[in-house]
Amino acid sequence: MKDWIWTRERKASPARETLSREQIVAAAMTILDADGVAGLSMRKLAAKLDAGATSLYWHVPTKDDLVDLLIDEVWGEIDVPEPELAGWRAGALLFGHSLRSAVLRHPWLPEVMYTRPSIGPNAMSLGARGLVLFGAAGFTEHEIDLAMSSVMSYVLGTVSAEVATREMVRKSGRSEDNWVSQIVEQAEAVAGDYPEMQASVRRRTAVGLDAGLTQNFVFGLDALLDGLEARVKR
Amino acid sequence: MKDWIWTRERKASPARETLSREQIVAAAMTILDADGVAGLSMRKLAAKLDAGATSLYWHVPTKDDLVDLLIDEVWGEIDVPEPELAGWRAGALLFGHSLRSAVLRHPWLPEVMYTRPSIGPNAMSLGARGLVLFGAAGFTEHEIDLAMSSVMSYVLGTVSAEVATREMVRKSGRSEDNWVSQIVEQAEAVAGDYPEMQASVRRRTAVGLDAGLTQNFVFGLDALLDGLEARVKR
DNA sequence: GACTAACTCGAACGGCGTGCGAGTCCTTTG
DNA sequence: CAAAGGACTCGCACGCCGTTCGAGTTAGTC
Repeated sequence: MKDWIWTRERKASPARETLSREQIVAAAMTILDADGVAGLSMRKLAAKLDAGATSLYWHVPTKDDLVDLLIDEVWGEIDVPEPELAGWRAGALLFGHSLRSAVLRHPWLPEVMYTRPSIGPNAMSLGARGLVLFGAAGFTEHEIDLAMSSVMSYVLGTVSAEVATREMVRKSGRSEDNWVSQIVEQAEAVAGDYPEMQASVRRRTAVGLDAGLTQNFVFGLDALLDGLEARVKR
Repeated sequence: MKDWIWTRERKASPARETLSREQIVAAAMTILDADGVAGLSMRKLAAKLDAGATSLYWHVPTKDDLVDLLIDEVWGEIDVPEPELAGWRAGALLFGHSLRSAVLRHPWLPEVMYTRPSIGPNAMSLGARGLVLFGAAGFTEHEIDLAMSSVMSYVLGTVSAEVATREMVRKSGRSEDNWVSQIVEQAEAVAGDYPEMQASVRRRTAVGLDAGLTQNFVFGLDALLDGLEARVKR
């Protein structure tokens, strides 16, 4: 059945619905969280929004810029306690855990985070609140910056490695236990010459994947905070 | 001038020259170091080797596998002192600096490092030597793993952020001083609402880019090692 | 009813990783 | 010496990508 121009009905709805940057960012976030950076393409994103691929370019200059927006979105999810509530040390601990869980929620972050500087509004706000928190510890002005960026770098470094491990498990499609036993086997094959490594892998996987990774994270964070605290007391 | 088949001279050289995996890896390394991940394509790599693009696939299964080889190549550049030479703490410090400078030499590493696990031969050897070093500190078996991976994560996290900063300067095409003053300005524009951040940026850039980044790195590493040392003495 | 600004989108460009199959060379075997 | 076969190269083509361009549609204003 052909539809002529004159039989075609008029658009009933008067108000035109329009794409918005927020909408695009939200849709991109769900794709990214589900499929990673490799799974995000402008065409796919547009399809999810029932739009033409090139329509996106009216709202966002470039894919890279879109990713910048998404990164800053993540920074907005992190909370930094005010030092009055529980003191500096407890606050820093909470901050670290909040940062970690945000990255675990958005495992694509490490892949893109290090290729560009973070100067979005949420990043700025995060930094400012961090300075307040670490300022309450009693560091000199100069040390405030150093201490805060040490903690951030430790957390991001650790959790980036953690994400790599978790993604490897996820992509293998196996259960955790299954994967663990397999990776032990594989590591032993590759590292047959390094018995220390074999033992290390086995030790690491003994407590279970999740617990092991958490323990790993906490251990180093505690040590770092100990070291920082010692500096402030001096 | 046409060249007939019968006037064409025979190949003088008897032994055929052939691509090799080592050759490919080496060429890819120079491209990567110079132009980053975005600058490496199979066609460009092949051109550099005067070969057809698809010839590479006889020697290397996939571009991702090639990158894996390159990552492991970097792990091979890092040295881990034996603890007998200077003790644990000094060894860990040297290890950290060696790791840092390797990443600075290959600034593309953070972009790809976190997307895959490192189980190549050099990674294994690095891990094994690390375990020896940290084993000499007096940790329990379990703590050896935790301590070593804390240090690695801290170093990689810090230097990844450092690389992002340095690349930003490099790509801006400006001199360091020029860039610094510009970024201060820009940060103040973006973060006008956050006077603490303005002050922080100015403080960080006061000592010069290179010195500031090094100081940042050393400060956190020292603190972390302090914290670890305290654990071992307990 | 004409004009304009806001917004959409199909076609096309150049580049990408890679599978395929034909082609070339060198060595081995008879 | 010829034939066979493995080692290696590579042009073509496919389907995907980010992005540009210019033409199109719509909603609101005079």
